[in-house]
Amino acid sequence: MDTLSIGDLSREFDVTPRTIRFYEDRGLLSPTRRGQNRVYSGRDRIRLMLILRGKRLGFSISEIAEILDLYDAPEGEVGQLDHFIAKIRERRNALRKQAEDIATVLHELDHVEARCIAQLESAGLKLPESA
Amino acid sequence: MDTLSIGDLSREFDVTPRTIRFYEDRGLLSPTRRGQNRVYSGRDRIRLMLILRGKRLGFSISEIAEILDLYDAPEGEVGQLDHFIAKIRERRNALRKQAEDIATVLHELDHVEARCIAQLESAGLKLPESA
DNA sequence: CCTAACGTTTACGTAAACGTCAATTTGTGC
DNA sequence: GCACAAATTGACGTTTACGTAAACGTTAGG
Repeated sequence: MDTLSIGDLSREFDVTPRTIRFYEDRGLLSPTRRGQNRVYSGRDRIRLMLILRGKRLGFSISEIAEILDLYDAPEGEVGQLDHFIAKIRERRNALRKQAEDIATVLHELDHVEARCIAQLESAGLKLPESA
Repeated sequence: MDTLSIGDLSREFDVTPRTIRFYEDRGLLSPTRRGQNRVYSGRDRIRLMLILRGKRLGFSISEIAEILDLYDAPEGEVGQLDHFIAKIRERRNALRKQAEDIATVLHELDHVEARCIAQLESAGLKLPESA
């Protein structure tokens, strides 16, 4: 079957079951049950992937909840859709800002590293006996 | 003078003085004193900018501390420098991963938005009387 | 001289995001 | 059919990153 247990997800994504239940508690996941046990579908698995990606990007649980809403809210009235598109654009702007920040830091790290390497080389030339 | 008060920084970056003092408590800033009052230099200001950028990227205070260390640790033995360069590369890899994640989400948002717009248009065609 | 604005320390409070038991139940292999 | 692994629900604990309030010092203006 393509249904997963909480342990399956736990192992696959290296998070504890507690964490997965916590996400459910906060409304990010809603697995079905077989008796008392949680049963996760492929869609749940995808959502968990998205949640963890959101975490890597530094988003809070509630922000991630909003982002997840952006993925699977296709139906709705025209007004709702307008509002929805506006939220997509907000989120996109925030992400672009983040991408800028990252690009900046990456360039800065290049400079820092270059200075270090230069220093290593000069040290290598000035202290050949330490080799 | 080009020295700044805590209130100056607070207003410029829209953070509370409490937050700035907290960063000092965690070792991220070390302003001088004029009597009892904190006096911030241009360098402190830059560091605060870097701290806030780190926050936007979702880094913890201690991670940000490490990143700040990367900026101004030029001197050191060869072994230290090697280790230092290794940390720079770690950080760079993490940032690249983040950039990938962002690119992925941006593309996904494009698709979601396109679907929404398509739905809006079909709604516009199917319900011309609601205009 | 009074008070306002700004700054200080100390300290307790809090929301988020889980960790960590404990007690219990539920399937699964032999 | 029994042990053992895996899952469940509480419930309390913990860390991070500040908020908030109290109590006080220090200039600047009217």
